[in-house]
Amino acid sequence: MPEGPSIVILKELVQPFKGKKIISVEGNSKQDIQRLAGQKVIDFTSWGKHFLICFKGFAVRIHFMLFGSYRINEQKESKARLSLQFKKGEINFYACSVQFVEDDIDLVYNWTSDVMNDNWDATAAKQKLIEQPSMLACDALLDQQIFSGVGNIIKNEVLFRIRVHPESEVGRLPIQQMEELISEARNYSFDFLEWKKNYVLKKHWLAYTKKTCPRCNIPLIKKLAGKTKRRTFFCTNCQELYK
DNA sequence: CCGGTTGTTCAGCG
DNA sequence: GCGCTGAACAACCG
Repeated sequence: MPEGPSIVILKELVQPFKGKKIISVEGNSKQDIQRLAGQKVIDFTSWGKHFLICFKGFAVRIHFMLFGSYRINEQKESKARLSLQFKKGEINFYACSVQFVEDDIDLVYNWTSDVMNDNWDATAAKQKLIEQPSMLACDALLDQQIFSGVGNIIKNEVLFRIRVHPESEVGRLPIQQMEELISEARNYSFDFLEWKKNYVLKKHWLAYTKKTCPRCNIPLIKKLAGKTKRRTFFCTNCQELYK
């Protein structure tokens, strides 16, 4: 559930509730969720992995972390963290982080760093990479201030696609590879979106969870790489290490 | 049944 | 104050 493209799918699914009034609220969130009762949803939007429900003067931020999930017009067995009931239908969130954003979201969020956003700015991402040359490519892709919305699957697939070793230092990347890393972070995210919508995402994984390299058939390395120590799959033959 | 994880924050320590 | 580590959270899959 948690990577950026999955949040975009959710945003599309809840569009019928835009402009609608919340009749009642339930859930085991520790936040004061009852303040949402009677409120009208002005908009649903997102920044990276943050799903945002906008109201007059504030917003609700849902973060699904690793285990979060949702149901629209149906319920799970387990107790919802937040359940929004409308005259016609309901939206239920489970095992997620719920927070209120009291400030104007245009001030809180930098839309240019969201790889799925129309305002995505590749040049800004490049500048951030250049400013942190010793950062490893596998960590850079997971940095939400640079590539908001990119998660561990996208990280692995982007690096495999562009043939860059995950432990390469971004400052050592030839400019062409750096630009490819940036453009593919966005491109792959949109491929992810389409594949996920069509329930064929896993089928398209080339490196993530794979045992052998689909290009040269040698075993892939599986390692907890970088400062982020996340599962990383790579081929030492066709992914070049720049350091 | 157990181990592992599409993620993030924070306390504690050196 | 810093960076690093581990815990916490908590659900599902193989």
